[in-house]
Amino acid sequence: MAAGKTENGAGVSLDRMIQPMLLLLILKKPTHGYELIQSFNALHEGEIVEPGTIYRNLRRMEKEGFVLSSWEAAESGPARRKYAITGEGIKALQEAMLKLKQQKRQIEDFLTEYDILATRGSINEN
Amino acid sequence: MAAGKTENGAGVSLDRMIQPMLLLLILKKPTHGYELIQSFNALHEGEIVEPGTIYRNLRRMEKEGFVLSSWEAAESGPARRKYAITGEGIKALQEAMLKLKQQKRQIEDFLTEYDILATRGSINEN
DNA sequence: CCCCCATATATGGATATTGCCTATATAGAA
DNA sequence: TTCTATATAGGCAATATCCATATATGGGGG
Repeated sequence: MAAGKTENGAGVSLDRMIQPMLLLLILKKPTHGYELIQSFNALHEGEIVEPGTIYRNLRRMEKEGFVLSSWEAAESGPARRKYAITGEGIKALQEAMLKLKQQKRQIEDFLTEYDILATRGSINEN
Repeated sequence: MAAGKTENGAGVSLDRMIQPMLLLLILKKPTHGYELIQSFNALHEGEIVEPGTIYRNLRRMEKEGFVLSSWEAAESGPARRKYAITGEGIKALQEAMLKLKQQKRQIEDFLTEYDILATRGSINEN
């Protein structure tokens, strides 16, 4: 797949969903990368996302103007970079939602095609 | 940019669905690459898939044991490599379907989350 | 005081995948 | 002969993720 691992051979995991998912979380509550990682992994049990992937996507989205960051002191531990979504980011999120709806439809159509064949028994002769 | 296009920033087009889609088409009717390209593009109007991508995935799937090919003379024009699915290929297809179902659910959950926010009006203040 | 751990951010290298371009080859039509 | 349709395939550039690693702050235990 686009990179690394992808040995799966089928499907997308959450791959390209990461950016819109991050945007939605930030829209709900502006916060920093470390907390986003935790929210992410709490929300999708079993599916762990690499911290590097989160931080890289946050930096990238700031370059693209979808989010803005500002340093913030923590009560304890190192400073955090707090992210907030921009108007551009909201637009990007809306467009992403439309694409995801299309993808959902594509997957549904494909699943339907498969189920028709499976019902006819073309598949279960092992 | 070149590969993966992905300038979209959100979404996967048909990306990782290519292999299972090819397997399903071959399962329905063993055939050669050129016809698969046409079936593919006829089925998904507007979404054109690169011939190179199809041929590459077919060669790769043969290496992995999901399909078997044999040369066949055409009535006119160059010889064709006809593909048939194997038992391994059917298993791989079944696993891919399970993953796609999971992905569909993930997308649905995400869309629902978004819609809740949109309904509350957190998004349409432009 | 020093070491370890949790918190917090970030980058480099390896690997994988795809789009675009190009190369090869056969055979019928103009 | 040249053009087009059929048919397969590889090189290159771009991109994305994973894995490992680097850096840094501050609290607790010894």
